[in-house]
Amino acid sequence: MIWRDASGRTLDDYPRPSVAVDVALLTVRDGRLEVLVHERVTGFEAGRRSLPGTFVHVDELLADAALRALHDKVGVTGEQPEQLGVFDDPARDDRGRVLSVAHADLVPLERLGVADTMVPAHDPGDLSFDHAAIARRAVEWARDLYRDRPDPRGLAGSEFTLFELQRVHEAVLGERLQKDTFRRRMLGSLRETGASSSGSVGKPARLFTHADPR
Amino acid sequence: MIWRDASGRTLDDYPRPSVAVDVALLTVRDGRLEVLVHERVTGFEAGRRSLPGTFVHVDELLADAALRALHDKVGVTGEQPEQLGVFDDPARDDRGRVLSVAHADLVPLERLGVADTMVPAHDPGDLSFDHAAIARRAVEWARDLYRDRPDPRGLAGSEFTLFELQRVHEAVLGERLQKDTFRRRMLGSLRETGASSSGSVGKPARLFTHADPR
DNA sequence: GGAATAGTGTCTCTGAGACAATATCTA
DNA sequence: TAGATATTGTCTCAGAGACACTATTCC
Repeated sequence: MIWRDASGRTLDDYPRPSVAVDVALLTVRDGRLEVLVHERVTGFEAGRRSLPGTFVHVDELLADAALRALHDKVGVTGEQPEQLGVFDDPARDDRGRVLSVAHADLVPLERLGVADTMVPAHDPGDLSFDHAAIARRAVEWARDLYRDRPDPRGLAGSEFTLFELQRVHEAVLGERLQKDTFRRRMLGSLRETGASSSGSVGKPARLFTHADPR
Repeated sequence: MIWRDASGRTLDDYPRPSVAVDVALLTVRDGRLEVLVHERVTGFEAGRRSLPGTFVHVDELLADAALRALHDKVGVTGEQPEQLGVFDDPARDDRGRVLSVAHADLVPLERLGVADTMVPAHDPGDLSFDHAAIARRAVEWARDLYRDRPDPRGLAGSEFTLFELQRVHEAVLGERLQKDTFRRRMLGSLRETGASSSGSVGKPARLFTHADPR
């Protein structure tokens, strides 16, 4: 049973914008946040780099569309895409009126393939559409996510030393941290495994996991 | 010149969701945040209360659609609608697949008419669609907006005593504040006008304005 | 003077930040 | 033992929070 308004029209009878999702998939590499881009080989905007994106299907959840874009465009399995907001500049897409629901995701480097192209997320260079702005917004999102939590996206693995965790935070936040302050701030939400790191010079560091499930 | 893809189709040839905006217009009344609702008299969902909303036109900015919804549905001039996020539950609208870009706005009570219906924003009662969830999200938005700023939306007017400002904050945040702490936290971003309040018993209070333009 | 409200002094507690001392490993 | 890294003690500073005292008005 299809709904019709007072003039007998359905929703489909009205002109309306297209809806896309674009995903800034972040990871930590070389001590900083980088974002996954791909180069369009054929068709619209061929030769330029862009974030993976796709049009949203009818009846599809936005988060599912974001995961589908990651899978189909760059062959990566996402983790948990989160909405950043809708980018609605009327001139953002030359093909027509396209709203983009920007998403961000953050995964360990191991989830990506060797062939994937990563660029610095805060300064991604020339990208199609408004994708550079989306990447920068994703950086803010990641920083808010990590500021008061040990490792919500598991970038440090299941067991880690405090120094390894500090390196992760420094990469995400983009600034150096003081080791003693960092340590005291994190300790409350970590649990000691009892094991220690080994193999390097110096005093072995204790290994930790998350106190709660995550 | 209309863009066509490899199979000769335009964007309009693909099925896609409709896009709506819904606006939680907040104000402070009776010492708390309230949200503007209206009752649908005819057509879909007649008899139930909902937030003002409308379908987004092609080429229309989302913020403009939000202002248009406020103007056309409830006759109120909005201030500065801000995006809360996209609500995308496939079952949220029985008419078909409709994404709602939720917006929040916050204006002084004087902007509203006497006939407008306001309900407590954190507990708005039965509303159509997912509008109760949008209203609650708007409350969080307003609280974040006011937590570290004196009066970003001018709820206290252009000149105010510290106690009047405190009442505004208590209404927005939903909790009582300590006057001396509040005072010291705010003073840095306020400027004394030199004038004092008068007319009531007790020591007259100094009047303040915002130090920067806003 | 007394009631009422405005404004301030001060103490405590907490956490960030910084510095440096101590502990424990490898080579 | 020397070098390297991990871990902790402690001092300072700033701000939140709480309490109570002082100040200034109206009646």
